[in-house]
Amino acid sequence: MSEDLTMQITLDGVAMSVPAMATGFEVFTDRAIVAQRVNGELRDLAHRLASGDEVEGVLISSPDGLNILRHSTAHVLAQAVQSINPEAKLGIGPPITDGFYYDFDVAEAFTPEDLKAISKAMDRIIRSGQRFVRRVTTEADASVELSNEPYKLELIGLKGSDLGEGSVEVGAGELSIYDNVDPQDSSTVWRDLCRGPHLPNTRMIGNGFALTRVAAAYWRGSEKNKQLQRIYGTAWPSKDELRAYQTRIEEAAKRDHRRLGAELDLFSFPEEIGSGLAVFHPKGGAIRKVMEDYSRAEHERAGYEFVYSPHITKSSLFETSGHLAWYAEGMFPPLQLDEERDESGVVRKQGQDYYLKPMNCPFHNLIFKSQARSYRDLPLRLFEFGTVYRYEKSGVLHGLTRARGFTQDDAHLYVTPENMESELTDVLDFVLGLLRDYGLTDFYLELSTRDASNAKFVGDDEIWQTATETLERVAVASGLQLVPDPGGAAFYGPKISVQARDAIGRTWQMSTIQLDFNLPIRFDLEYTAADGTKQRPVMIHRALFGSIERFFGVLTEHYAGHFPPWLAPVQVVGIPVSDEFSPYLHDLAKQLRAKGVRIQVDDSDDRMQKKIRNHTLQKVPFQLIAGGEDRDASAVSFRYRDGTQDNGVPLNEAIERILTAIETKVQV
RNA sequence: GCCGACCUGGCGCAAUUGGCAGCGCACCGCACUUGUAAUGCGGGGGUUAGGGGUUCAAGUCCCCUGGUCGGCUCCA
Repeated sequence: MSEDLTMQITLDGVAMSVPAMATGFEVFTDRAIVAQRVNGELRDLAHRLASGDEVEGVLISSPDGLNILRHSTAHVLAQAVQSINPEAKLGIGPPITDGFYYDFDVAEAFTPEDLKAISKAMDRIIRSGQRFVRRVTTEADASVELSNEPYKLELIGLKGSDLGEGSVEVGAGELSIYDNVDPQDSSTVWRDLCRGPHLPNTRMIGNGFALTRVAAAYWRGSEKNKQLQRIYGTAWPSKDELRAYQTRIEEAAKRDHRRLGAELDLFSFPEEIGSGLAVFHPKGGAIRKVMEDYSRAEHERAGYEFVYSPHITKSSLFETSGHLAWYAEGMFPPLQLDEERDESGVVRKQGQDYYLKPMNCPFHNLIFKSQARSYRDLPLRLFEFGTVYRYEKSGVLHGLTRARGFTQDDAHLYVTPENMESELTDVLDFVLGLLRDYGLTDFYLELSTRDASNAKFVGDDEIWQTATETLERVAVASGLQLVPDPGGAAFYGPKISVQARDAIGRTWQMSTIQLDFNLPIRFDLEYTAADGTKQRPVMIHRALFGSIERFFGVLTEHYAGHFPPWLAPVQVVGIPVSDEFSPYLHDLAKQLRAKGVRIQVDDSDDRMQKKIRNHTLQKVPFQLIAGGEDRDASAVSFRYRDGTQDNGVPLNEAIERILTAIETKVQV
């Protein structure tokens, strides 16, 4: 065996000898391997290996493999679009979670019919088995070749600048173009500026893809740029996996709080009131009341004092706080009171602007300032369910999770620098404990810090550093995963936010704990220290739910409407086998109601089966069925939401079981 | 805010090329009195989101406003 004909590589950690000049095609026999990782870099299978390379196969089902599949599918989409409309100009087309998109500059927006035609054209391209062939080019050559693609030219011009690591078109290294080569006559039928890698062949995309929707998106993500038409798609290694994904999406849609809100009669957004403004119906109100009552009780135990403040205020308050200077466009326009003059033109009453409050903190600051404060008063913890109004752009509204009017479970803690750390520790502990009580148990923390090079942040370096270090210590001490968010701090101070994962793994930003060095200055807050000097308190803003509405929406989706008994609007429903047994259940209901249980007896004309169906659909935790057998035994039969039953449970035991479930906040 | 799609009894949907607004559930009434996911019969309910226009004729075509949905941008 000649030295020239073989070379040594390391394949999946094992040294081996392969033919000199071998590519991934020779090294990997498994057809599920669609690319290779060579010395840490993702490469096409066609990439020629060199002696000493460390090589790993990339399975199509691996995260990298799925990205490659999706990115290749995006190329096929773009080719299909241009085959139908040669005038379409290409934007970018990266893989994203579960799929891909491609942006196009076209004269007319795509219609659902277009999507069908494009999808068919993609099928043809996929079946024709085009090869993806990488070709290295230069900026000059690429500029000529892509002279018809203005957006690609712009990307070439930006190469190496601010595109960042995420770009799939151009990277820091060499510039490359991928040709789609027809296997019949080896002609290049399409090309795209791209870093790659790609599947060897379009055929590998198979039938596990689908185009999902069309939307507009600003070129390079800036509102100032032109809007392009974006086509979204999803792609999977097989049709079965595609179907599984589609089923997952449907299941997620079923727990959409907007849908459940209507189905379970929890809340609505009447058009007559206005966009983003909800009303809670009795059942939604019952849940919300429990949430609020429990929250109040816990805050009371934790040493918070309850305050109330009005919904509107004169503009001067928000001038002091700075909101009008910075966030006026996020606020509803003012109620303008005209000035009044008497006959001689003398101002009798000055004109005045009143604003709906977008935040509660300025009001709480005024409460702090209402008297001279001593260090002995601190920490002062002011809590309010404060309803605020923010003029969210119409396009961002989303049910209860993004509304224009909502109620924050807001508190402001005024602390001395000395007790900042212990107070933060207590707050984080309190927040996490309360979230757990509501059934969210899987958290991580995000620490948002200052970008020192950005001048927007107020306060001196020393206090920022102390505060950031304190927050970090507190976060680390919690034992939770801590994700840094550099530059994500508010201009007035760093913050910790609690991210919670719900039942289907989505993460929601829940509570935030923010330090504020700015408002105490703007409001000239001070307290008298032990040595008699005036000192500036540190202010901590914190909300657990963020907003009650939003938390309500998150919980609805987390539980998919199957609220645990303590939160369920109707906790128990009594279903008599026939009318004869209604009084028996009403008697039981009376006892439970006396214990504060939300129970109804369904003595409607419907037959039992129908009632069971109705209350199951309404997701009532406990259905108590009673007929002759139960009454004779002084018992009742349980039916749970999942259809399981427990018949002949003695009455006192039944009562105990229900009360315990409510008391312990368990799910059933 | 931008782009696109959409808005028909409380809810989910139907209505040919512009040609009598309909169905299911829910609701009301009557009968039935039933053991674990829809009993039967009968009845009421819509100015087709609101306004304007084209037309002999508009749910359907055009314009404006409001609202919803999907994205983009934004989210103190």
